[in-house]
Amino acid sequence: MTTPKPPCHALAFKRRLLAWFRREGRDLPWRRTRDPYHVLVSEFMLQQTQVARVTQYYGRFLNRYPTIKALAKARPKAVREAWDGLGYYRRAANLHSLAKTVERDYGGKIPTRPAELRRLPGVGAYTAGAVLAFAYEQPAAVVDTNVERVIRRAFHTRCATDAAASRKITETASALQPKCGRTAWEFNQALMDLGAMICLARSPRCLQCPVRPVCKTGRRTK
DNA sequence: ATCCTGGCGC
DNA sequence: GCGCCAGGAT
Repeated sequence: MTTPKPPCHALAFKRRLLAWFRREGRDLPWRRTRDPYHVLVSEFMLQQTQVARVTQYYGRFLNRYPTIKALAKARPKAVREAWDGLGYYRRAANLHSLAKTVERDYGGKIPTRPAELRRLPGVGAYTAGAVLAFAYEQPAAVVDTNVERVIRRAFHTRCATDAAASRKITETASALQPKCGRTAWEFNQALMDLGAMICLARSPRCLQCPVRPVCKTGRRTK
């Protein structure tokens, strides 16, 4: 039951979103790599910190720990120092523990199976999806609160924000996935950028939105 | 379904 | 200071 039918306007939505992303999408350091460890580091940082700040600390951290093996061998105090300035130090400890687990149990290779990813410390549904989509280029839904808002406004305008609604939205995000992995990577990054740049929580910029003509919400806005 | 966490905006 | 947010955990 992994492929429900795409909602109407799905094709137009994807075409418009991808075209916009190829023009306007942000060029971020962690989008220039497919190294699963590097992607994971960026996602752990992004869980708690805005993009502008992560761009500074991401490079610094990877300079110190360029590989998962290097991180696995590090002393806890050093890892904590490499994380300095980002806060939420529990996540640094989780990342460190994750590195040791992956070294010991998976020969240093970050797993590709969702169930295995989810067992790693600090990895929930969101981060597992991000690794699959952004490192392994798989058509996996990556639904953070920004993306959830985009999908809700575009396709589910009259549904609420409770847990059941979230499930529905994740289903829609899955159904929308392009089959081609490379395109799925772009599509998921594009959803992120739309949520961060246009489909803002408080005041969406519908007039600048590339999918407005096919959006259940924006279509009506003036 | 509900709780927990901790930095940040108000 | 207090409550919010955004994820993970249980």
